[in-house]
Amino acid sequence: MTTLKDISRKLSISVTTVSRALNGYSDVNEETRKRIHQAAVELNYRPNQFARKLVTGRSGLAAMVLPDDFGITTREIWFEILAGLSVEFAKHDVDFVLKVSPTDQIVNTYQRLIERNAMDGFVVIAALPKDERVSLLARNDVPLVLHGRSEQIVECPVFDINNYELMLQSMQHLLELGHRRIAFIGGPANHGFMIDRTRAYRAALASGGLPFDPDCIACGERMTEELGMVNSIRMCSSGGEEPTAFVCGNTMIAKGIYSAMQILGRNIPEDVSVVAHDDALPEYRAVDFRPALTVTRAPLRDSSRPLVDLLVRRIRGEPVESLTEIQEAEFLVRSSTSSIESKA
Amino acid sequence: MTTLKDISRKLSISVTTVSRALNGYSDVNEETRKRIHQAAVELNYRPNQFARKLVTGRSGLAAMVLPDDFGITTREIWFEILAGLSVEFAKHDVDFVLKVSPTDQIVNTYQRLIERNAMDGFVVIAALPKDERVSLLARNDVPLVLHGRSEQIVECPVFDINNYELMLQSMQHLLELGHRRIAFIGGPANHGFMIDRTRAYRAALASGGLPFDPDCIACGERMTEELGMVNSIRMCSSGGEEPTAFVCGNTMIAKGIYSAMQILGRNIPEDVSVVAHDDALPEYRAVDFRPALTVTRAPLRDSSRPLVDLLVRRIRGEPVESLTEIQEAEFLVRSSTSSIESKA
DNA sequence: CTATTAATCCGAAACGTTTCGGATCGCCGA
DNA sequence: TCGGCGATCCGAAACGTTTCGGATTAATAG
Repeated sequence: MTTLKDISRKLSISVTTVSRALNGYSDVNEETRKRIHQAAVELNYRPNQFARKLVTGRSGLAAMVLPDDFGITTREIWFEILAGLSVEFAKHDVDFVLKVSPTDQIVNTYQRLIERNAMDGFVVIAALPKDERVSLLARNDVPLVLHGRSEQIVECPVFDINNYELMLQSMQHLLELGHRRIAFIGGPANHGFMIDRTRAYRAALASGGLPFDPDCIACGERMTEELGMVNSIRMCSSGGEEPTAFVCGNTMIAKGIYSAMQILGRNIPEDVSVVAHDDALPEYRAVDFRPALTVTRAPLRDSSRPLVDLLVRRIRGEPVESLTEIQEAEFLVRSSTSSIESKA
Repeated sequence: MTTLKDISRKLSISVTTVSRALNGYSDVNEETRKRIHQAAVELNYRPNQFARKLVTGRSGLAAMVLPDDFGITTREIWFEILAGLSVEFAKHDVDFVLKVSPTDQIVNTYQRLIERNAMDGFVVIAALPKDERVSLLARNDVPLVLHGRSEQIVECPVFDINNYELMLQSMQHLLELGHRRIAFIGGPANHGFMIDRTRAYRAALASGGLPFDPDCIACGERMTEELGMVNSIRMCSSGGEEPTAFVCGNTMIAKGIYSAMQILGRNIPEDVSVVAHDDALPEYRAVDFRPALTVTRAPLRDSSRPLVDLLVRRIRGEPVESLTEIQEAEFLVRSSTSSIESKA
């Protein structure tokens, strides 16, 4: 392992100057800087991040804490997120550490991590409106980036997709096609994204002059095929008026609805239209649905870069006000939606 | 953040003694040790792992490098492994860092990590018989633990399940039931576990006086439902003699075979018997198969603890000879296998 | 010719540990 | 009385950086 001292010795230049040259300070002659850089690559110099941490306070480590029951979503999706974060952090030379913790000990885990003071920052996914993790981190002045807006007044970078807008788009599309009874099968009711979508759902209904019917909305902790299947079957066989269209929180739910409709002998899109939000999971490709699924699309993979960027900039000390990014979803009309007239 | 110096000041005891007390050295009076411990908890002292790394060389960081195309297996399974490792490492106070890298750059990624000298060790999963990652790490004296035996002569801790034995058990079970044409649908041919199982497969055939037929064995890079489906269909409709039993590399493959048999109108176990190796993935519970699947069982989750134990002990300097652990699989006969007589 | 300034460079301290090599003191046996 | 020993303790150096506060030199301004 070669150190600054090695370069210093080899070139008969002080350690101070070597350090300043490598860190791009302006008070070092351009020519000596060149020599230093060259020596650094010759000796294959790699700065010791631990020594650096000791004096700068930054370790080059960022973490994410996951519950061991996987919370709202599935293993595939968590993995997708983790993989994305890992490669993005790597671009900034930060190592990504993964902590998995029993669900009821998440806060303790954060507490210990904060006390150890080893992480430069955290990424927090699926923030609740009042989120203990977030307030704990904020209270201790630990940088964090939020995926999903939180109601809390907390000064931290936020990345989110425009959940309100994407739901509005889906609903307008269906309303324009003439649908009058539209169901929404979403996710966990207490999460920010679900709150936004529900608000948009009701706003769209209102703008179409339609009543809000609690029987037409379904929530659930885990946004899986099963959730879509059981709720769509329930809605279609409760004896009440059946929905002619479904809006789904993700494509897994849509897949469940497809299965349910097949069981019930309904055709998509002739009998019922289906729209979903598409996080672009490789396992559930909306274009491969039969019929191909109409979606609002915002690939999960695309969220890694902004998340990491925001966190890194926060760690570097940029003012929080500039660190918000809201992404619009793409609206892709395919074959799973059709005008209500064609039902006849 | 409280430091040794803070405790030292508060108690008017030298930093040296505080350090030695906290680290359990014997040359400190029992009573002062008590006072020091007490002060430590009062001040909520947490040793600074970076300062420590500087002098001891150990950072409390361990890593795993994954290919971004997920290699032999699926996202769920990788996640299962990652989660297990994370919680086990945490028990030893080591942080688990996840590196995802383009497949063709895996070795470069290792190279850089080694140069930075920040990780105490690595866990390497699914070792190939000649594995460049393994030789690179070994050559640089970086501790690693292997999941899956490697042919290379390399001094490192190894954890594995007894692949030879579990295949032998499955085969003996089928042979005792009278099966004479037994197919094996496995995994990637070049991996250690597959080599062992294939050897056992052929040995079992030989011991039963049966010929080895290349048409009855199928390999594939990814051990998915699809692999099971297409290969079992091929074997059953090639015109040659059909297998009366299948041995599967995992339960996903078995699931594929179940679907295939349904399509072909074959009944399990009346027409064909199925045995699988079961890594105990929550998504593919062998007991929930209809009929319930006969398996050799060795839960993936159970491998995390031995893996990190072995690595941690290696890092602590235990001699490598003592660091090998081979786990036997459990054999669970359920309803997917039956005597060949019942076929008539 | 001198005072000022800009351009370069550097010594030393600091970050928080661990550890080497003693130092101190009381006690025991010779 | 003295050498030695065991039990406790501690000073100082070291790990590899960064950074504060100058120092040196040469060019420039007055």
